[in-house]
Amino acid sequence: MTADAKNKAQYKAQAKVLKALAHPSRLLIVNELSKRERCVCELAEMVGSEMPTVSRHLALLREAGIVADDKRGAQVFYRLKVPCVMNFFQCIAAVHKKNAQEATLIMG
Amino acid sequence: MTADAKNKAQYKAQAKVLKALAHPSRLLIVNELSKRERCVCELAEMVGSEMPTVSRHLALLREAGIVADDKRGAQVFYRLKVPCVMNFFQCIAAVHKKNAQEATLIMG
DNA sequence: TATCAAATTAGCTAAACCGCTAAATATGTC
DNA sequence: GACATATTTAGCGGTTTAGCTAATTTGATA
Repeated sequence: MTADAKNKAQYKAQAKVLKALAHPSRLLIVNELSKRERCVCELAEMVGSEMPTVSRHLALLREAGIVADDKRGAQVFYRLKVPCVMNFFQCIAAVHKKNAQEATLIMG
Repeated sequence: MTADAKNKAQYKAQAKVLKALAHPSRLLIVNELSKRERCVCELAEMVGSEMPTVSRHLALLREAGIVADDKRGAQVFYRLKVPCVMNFFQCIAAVHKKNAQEATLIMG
């Protein structure tokens, strides 16, 4: 494989992870799972969407390798597998801070 | 505004930033811009897509507040506004490392 | 076994995304 | 002014995403 193709594949893989995170409901889920594990029904309640919808969000996060699931009885508990994604929030906050600063500068 | 609505808006804003990053071509662009500023035509060459396509990718990144543009003559130069996004890659690599480890464990 | 609850899967529609080509806009040069 | 280059905007087709409801699967319980 050429270095170019290798990089392209790498970017694609990275994009998949970011894409999995790039949804308001999934961010809420990840944030909750950073505190403690939760079953699907609890997360559905928190998100405020139907369970099938949340189940699909979780499947996406699982496929991306961000969360792991653990079936116990009739319930499936999800947990955050890669806590470092929580660091993203700080950087993203910086993005908005910078934008707000500029807006202030422009407005006077 | 309720705390709930506030959080919801926050998640939406964060999702927008992540979504802007969640594309192979845009990751390549961000990576290049982390080294130095580049005009659209240079980036189009690197990405290997048509200029209009790359221009739209850049517009998306600009709207998300990740890059800034600077018109000089007939050319428009883009630069990375928030270098901390580069830290994401390390974490994403950890995601894949963890997945690979598990695959190895399962395979024996 | 019959039934209930939790979760996933399937199937549908509406909306968003991505790449292209063509057209419009803006700048520099002859 | 005419023309070439750099960039953006518009518009089109194909693909993906997101939510819902309905149906299916799985485990617990009467």
